[in-house]
Amino acid sequence: MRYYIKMNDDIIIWLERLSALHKSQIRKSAAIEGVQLVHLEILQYLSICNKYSNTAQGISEYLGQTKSSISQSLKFIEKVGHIKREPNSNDKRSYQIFLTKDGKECIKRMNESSTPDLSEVGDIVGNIKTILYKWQEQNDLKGFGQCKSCYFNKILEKGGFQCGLTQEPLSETDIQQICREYKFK
Amino acid sequence: MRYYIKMNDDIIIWLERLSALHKSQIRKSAAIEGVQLVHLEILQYLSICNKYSNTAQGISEYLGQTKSSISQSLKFIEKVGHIKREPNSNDKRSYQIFLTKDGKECIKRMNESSTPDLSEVGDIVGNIKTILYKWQEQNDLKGFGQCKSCYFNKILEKGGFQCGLTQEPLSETDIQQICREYKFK
DNA sequence: TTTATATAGTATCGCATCTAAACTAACTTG
DNA sequence: CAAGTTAGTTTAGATGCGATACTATATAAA
Repeated sequence: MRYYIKMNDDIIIWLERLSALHKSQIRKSAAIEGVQLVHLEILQYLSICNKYSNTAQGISEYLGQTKSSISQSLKFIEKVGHIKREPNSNDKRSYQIFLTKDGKECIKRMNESSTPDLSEVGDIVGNIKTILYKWQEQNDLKGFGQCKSCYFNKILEKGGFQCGLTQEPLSETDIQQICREYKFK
Repeated sequence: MRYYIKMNDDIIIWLERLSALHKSQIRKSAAIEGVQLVHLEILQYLSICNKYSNTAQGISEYLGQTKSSISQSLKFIEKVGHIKREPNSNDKRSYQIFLTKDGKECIKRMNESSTPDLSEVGDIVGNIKTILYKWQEQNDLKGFGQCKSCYFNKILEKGGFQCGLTQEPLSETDIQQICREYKFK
């Protein structure tokens, strides 16, 4: 007995292939860099997340792995020299994690070797975002997203932006990054 | 020093989030089913691949993991009862792998719990395929794809389809599945 | 036919990830 | 100040993973 594949299922097939391919690519880069898959996934996350999201807990939520697992991975990539930690001034239990020069170079090599060149962009991004938000929403997951499309992000009259949650000012660069506290508007 | 994020990089951010989310979802389902992440990935692949692709080697290429690793995983999910193997009549070294009733139910549960409902489809599928093919192409990877859009697939005058590689007739259902030998046209 | 080479899959080993559970420390709430 | 929550670590056991070496079959070249 075969499966009857519905229209909507087509999307899933391609999404799953996309994910498998992505994972496969990262794994390849990891082998070249002499680290494990998860280590590069962490570095990649750190390269795009904002200052409210670069914690062990944030990584755990993003990657869907337990804190304990992430904790061990962080220990390793810190020893190797890809990241450095700095105590969080607001919360003594917590610390922020940053990529070192070494870690940034590592991610740069990875991106160069595995990023598709998509010249004619069109509304691909919009479509992907649609999929993503629906998926996150329906599964009651932490909704990571870019500040620039976040409910809390305010555009200031005098120029620049402000986060409605923390009241902190945000730069043009800041709002490109993704945040743990993202809320769909 | 922050990163300057280019236009094209936006796509990558969303793609990577999509992949992370997908992985995270599968991991959750795996925990519920009492198996490992990779086991569900294998079952999922088997549920969409065609009869030329349901081998250990095919799984290895799709998931980007070594044969030895896949071999061990297969041993486990066979023991658990999710798959069964049948010798390949053409090649005595090889065998085909099929989902058992049990395995199909497992995948069904997984899909139901983690598939986004995308009513307004639009050309999302087309966009995702574009990304996928470019990505695979540029990285010289085995290009998994559906027979219906494959270079080798022929539409017969008397109805139905035929694979130009194996010369075998293909049904409407067959051409929905993905194949190891897929070639972009 | 013989030889060489490639391919499909397995077995074993050591390392590294992963989760669960128990833990410390700090923050928050009543 | 007591109770509950949250951030992160540690340990232990199970298991994935790649490397290597292996068997068996298929294919190509001599």
